[in-house]
Amino acid sequence: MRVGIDEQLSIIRRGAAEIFDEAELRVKLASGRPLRIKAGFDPTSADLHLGHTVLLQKLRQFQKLGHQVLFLIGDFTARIGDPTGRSETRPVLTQEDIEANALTYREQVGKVLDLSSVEMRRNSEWMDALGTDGLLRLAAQHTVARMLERDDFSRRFREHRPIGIHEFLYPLIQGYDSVVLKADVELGGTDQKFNLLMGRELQRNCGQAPQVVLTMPLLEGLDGQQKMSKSLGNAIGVACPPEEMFGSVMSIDDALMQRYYELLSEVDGVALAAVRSGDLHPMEAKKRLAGEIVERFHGEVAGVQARQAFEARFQRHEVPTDVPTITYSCDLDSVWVCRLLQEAGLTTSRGEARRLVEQGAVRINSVKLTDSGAEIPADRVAVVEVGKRRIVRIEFCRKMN
RNA sequence: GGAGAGGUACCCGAGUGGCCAAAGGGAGCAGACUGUAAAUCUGCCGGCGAUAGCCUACGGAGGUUCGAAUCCUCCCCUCUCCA
Repeated sequence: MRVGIDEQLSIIRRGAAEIFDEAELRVKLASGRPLRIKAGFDPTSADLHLGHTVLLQKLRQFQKLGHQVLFLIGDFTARIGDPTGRSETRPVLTQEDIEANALTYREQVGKVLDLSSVEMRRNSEWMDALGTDGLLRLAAQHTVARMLERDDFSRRFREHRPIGIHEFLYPLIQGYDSVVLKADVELGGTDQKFNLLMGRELQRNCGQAPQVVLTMPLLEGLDGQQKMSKSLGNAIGVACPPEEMFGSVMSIDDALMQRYYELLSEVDGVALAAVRSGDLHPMEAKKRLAGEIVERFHGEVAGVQARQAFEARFQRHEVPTDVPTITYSCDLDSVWVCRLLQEAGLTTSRGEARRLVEQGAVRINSVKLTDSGAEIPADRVAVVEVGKRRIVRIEFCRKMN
């Protein structure tokens, strides 16, 4: 399918934060050849989350326009740890961690991109071969002063926080990746601007046409404040089970929902406007968003089911039918609630269990418990709820002596 | 290499001999209210079958003391200035 340049540009522009520079991009598009679109991911955590998918979706759009997507796994750079936005040096990952993470990426990326036409590369391919000598030459292409222009470095420097020398290498290597891959366009989050622009500079130094840089806004995490990140604990993983994923989306506030619509949803402009104006009730809008996201990663059926389960559990307050069941063996006729809660994994300690019971957070067979000293008869099945989210069905069984 | 500042619980940050399981804030969890929203209010927020008591904890290892996060010694780590 041939798509006109203007139309391509409008698709590419959608949702993008900045493009450096659009005129260059137009020229590249006009060449008619498939462009090489690079995006790198460091395998620093085992799972991708929705924040990553903002970029993946943009890649998919390029893919659909007939361009060549280069999915770069930064297995070498992961050893350094991207200093971007960090106020501290990242811990260095072990080779095994990196390997394991790289593996799961492939699988998860497949849910958004058509892997059959994606060129998957790892930067260790060329970095391992570069050698000390090559690394020095690379390092010589930039100065400390220029590095310190970077906001996160200069802030750390100003605040007397440590900066590892190896962290200076990160942007250089990322830029060098672009040289090796002969990238026409590189995508990244807005926080990646410095690293992305570095690619342009190094490419120029090597006599290549500089890549066009396209930045996408960072998706805020569940707290609505900081960017989504697993280490901040505010992320929704793409591997997250359907119901949990649905529930997580439902728990965000309305302002954040608008943002998620912009960056994650594929609904058209009309639907988007209805969400913005409030013509569509925020509650319904959020359910649709949650459904769309679950569907993308778990399929249509899961999306519908997750919605139904949510409505049953939280709106009609029904006890779900498919609660996890555990078997609890016990050699007495009854068991102390706090002990039961802790051993069933519903609380981390008996002390916590005690507090929760005293705060009225615990229900057994839908009856609220108030006495933290209560004994639970161990003769039949009990459905135990802690708060709104933790629920388990316990089947008692007699321990054989 | 020299001089100085600092390292406190998930994070920030008070605390300079007992009243310290350690103020305050944030995060988190729970309750009320709701749209499982958000905001707000309230409670909890190291572990051990309660209160009492015990154990673990203030960078690490020793020491002084009836008693140490607090004093001393050595070590490790970070930052600043000088070279």
